[in-house]
Amino acid sequence: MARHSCCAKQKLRKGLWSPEEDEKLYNYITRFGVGCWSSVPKLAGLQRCGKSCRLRWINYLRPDLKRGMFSQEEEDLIIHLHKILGNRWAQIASQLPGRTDNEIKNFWNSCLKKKLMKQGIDPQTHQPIISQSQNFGSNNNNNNNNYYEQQQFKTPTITQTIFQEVPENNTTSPLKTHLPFAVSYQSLLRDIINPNQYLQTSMSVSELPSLENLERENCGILSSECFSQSIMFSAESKECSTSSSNTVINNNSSINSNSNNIAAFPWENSDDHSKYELGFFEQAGNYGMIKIEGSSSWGEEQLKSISLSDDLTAAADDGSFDVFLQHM
DNA sequence: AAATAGCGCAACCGCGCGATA
DNA sequence: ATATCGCGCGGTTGCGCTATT
Repeated sequence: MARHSCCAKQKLRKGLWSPEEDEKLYNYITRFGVGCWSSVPKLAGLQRCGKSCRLRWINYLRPDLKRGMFSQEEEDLIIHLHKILGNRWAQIASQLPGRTDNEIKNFWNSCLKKKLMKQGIDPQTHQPIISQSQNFGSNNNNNNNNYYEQQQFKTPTITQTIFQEVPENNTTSPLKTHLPFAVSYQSLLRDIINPNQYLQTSMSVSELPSLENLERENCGILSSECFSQSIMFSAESKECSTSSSNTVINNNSSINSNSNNIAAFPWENSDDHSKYELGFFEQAGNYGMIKIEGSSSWGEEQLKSISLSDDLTAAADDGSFDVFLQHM
């Protein structure tokens, strides 16, 4: 059943907002806060629908908006996040403080897409456009303007693991309850690494780091300077064959595209890979930690302590997944 | 100077989802 | 169990500015 437009039923204003309307909305929200948007227009004295008010506030009036040109760091981050998340603008925007999903979407469509295409990169797949890249020919080979060439040292690379095979009688697996996280990490790797390579990957446990807990208050969003930790992952797929090659993502070469170590995690429900949480890597003592920005899909208890070693130790026994944290 | 093409951006639209009656 | 409502999201549209002819 087609729904009527929220503005069509009543005689509500549409189009550009006047300064007076902005003022009314701004004054109302700053005074009473964001609550039920459908009641905002009436209470603020506006001839608009709630949806329109919400959009105007989020995209324009919010005081924490950054505005202005995107920095090179922001640009790199958007490209990297888009590679992982696709057109999930809201998720991408959540990692760029002061930027809105609409702003990023517009920036992508008007600038970044063209920039990548100019460099012979398909903006949807982030893979080189083979036929076109040949056409770009000598220009492309000789210049260093290609984002992926510039970022070469930062893009995910897969090398042979240094880890040993797990002894058959390994019984270390204290935390089965964290399995959902392990499943998430497994999915993370599948999405970030070349999927085919992932499925051929088997892994082993050589060492299980001691467990460390982080307090909830330490799990907030961190400044970019914090994320220079080197983290090594090693993954095993249940459905894989008996291949014994191991995989390491070395975060020195890195999952991320700039100084923020950011990774995407499919939601806890491992069947649904269409929704992601974004997490940060950080060093904690001798071990790396993953910190997840809190949101609805992560319970308070889960946020209190998300330790790679905990979660993945749990998965080790299950035979599905392991992560190793590199000592610095 | 006028016409028009191109571009960036703000805002709208329709859909899906979760909450609630 | 179903209908309705509100919200959030991604896609799309169209306005206004600037560059080009």
